[in-house]
Amino acid sequence: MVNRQMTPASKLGDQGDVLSNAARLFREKGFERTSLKEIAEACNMLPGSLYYRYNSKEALLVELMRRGVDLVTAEVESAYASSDDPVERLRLCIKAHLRALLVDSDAVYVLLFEWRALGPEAREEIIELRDQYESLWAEILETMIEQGVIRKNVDGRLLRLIGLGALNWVATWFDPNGAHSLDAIGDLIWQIAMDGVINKGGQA
Amino acid sequence: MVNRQMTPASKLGDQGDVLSNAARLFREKGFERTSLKEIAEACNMLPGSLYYRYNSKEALLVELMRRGVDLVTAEVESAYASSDDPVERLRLCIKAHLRALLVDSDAVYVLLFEWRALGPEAREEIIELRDQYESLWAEILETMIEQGVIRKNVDGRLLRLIGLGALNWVATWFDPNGAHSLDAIGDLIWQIAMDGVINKGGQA
DNA sequence: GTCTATACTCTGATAGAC
DNA sequence: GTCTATCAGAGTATAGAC
Repeated sequence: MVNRQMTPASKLGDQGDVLSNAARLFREKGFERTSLKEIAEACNMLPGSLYYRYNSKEALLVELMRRGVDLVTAEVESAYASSDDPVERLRLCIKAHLRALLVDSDAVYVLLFEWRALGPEAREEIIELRDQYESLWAEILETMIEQGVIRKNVDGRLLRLIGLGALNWVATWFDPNGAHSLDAIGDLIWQIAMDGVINKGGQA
Repeated sequence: MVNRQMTPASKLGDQGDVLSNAARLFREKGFERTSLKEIAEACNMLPGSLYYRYNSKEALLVELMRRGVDLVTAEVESAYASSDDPVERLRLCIKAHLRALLVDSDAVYVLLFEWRALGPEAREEIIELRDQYESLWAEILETMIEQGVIRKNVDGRLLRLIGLGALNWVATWFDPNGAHSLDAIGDLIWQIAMDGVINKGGQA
């Protein structure tokens, strides 16, 4: 449902992007419930042909997840660089993360929800990459705490994990045809994180 | 790692609770990566014996998820009933949800993270049960909005989904031996939802 | 690069003895 | 209720032709 920028050769011989097709299927059905046969079919190929590109099903998944990390990192870094105001910057980064997860590519979803399909070695690599990405968020939040924008008694790490949880879980319920746009949802999450929802004083 | 209340006959012939063993394995490895052989071994049985109790692997999963809904519902309803103050009630319900998900049973985790393993029919049933549970949260939040405790311009449904997302994702990173207790995490989520994290006025 | 053909393994599931 | 024995099917992966 994502990544619909069709290359010229999309009618037949859609071997253009095995990863995109795999990502979509892994997202829709999960890694274990998707067979190489299905992936091959989506690429107009036969199962055996996939092994020319990837040594195993897991290698394909790993490559996919690397792409996911790259993508979400680029998106958030770009948002980070587009403002100097820490509060506004946070708002933009929240929306960038949501966009990467729900609009740009299925790879980010797979990265976040299918890591249990990885063996020990691959898991270690991907966790490391994910931690690198999250360190970007650590920087954003710690800066805000140091500058006194966020109350100093708030634990930055917990705040990061809780916030990313709220963001990541959006992928399980967001409806592109629903009443609220992804940007509106991002704004609300930002607003809750900043001001909370309690009604102080007058009837707001 | 959970549900360690051993029944007397726990040495051998641990057929006492197939569901508990399955829940633990499904949580640790995922539904598809857990074979009936493994489940049977954990129960000191052989694979074929499981079919006396459940007609299929999926039937076992469904029964497990029903248990998960019952458990988390009971826990949150109990918390709900233990206070009349809406704000305090919310705090207690948040902690109850976390407890059900991370301490009481592996079934709640499986319910939340393995629903894609269900076929269409079973999925419909479980989604319905999950929606019933979530309606409990809808009630909590809508009441707070009506009473003016939560700002009236906040969308109750979005707030519920965002909040439950933050809570559910805790299951992916919580460390029982870590620096923060589950209750402390619950309190922080509650505090963020209520007041936000921004530093208004003095150096708090 | 892709296809053909196939090997090997594992899994969920069944039937009937005990 | 549990075990024994077994099946049919699907899945990943490989080797070699083209």
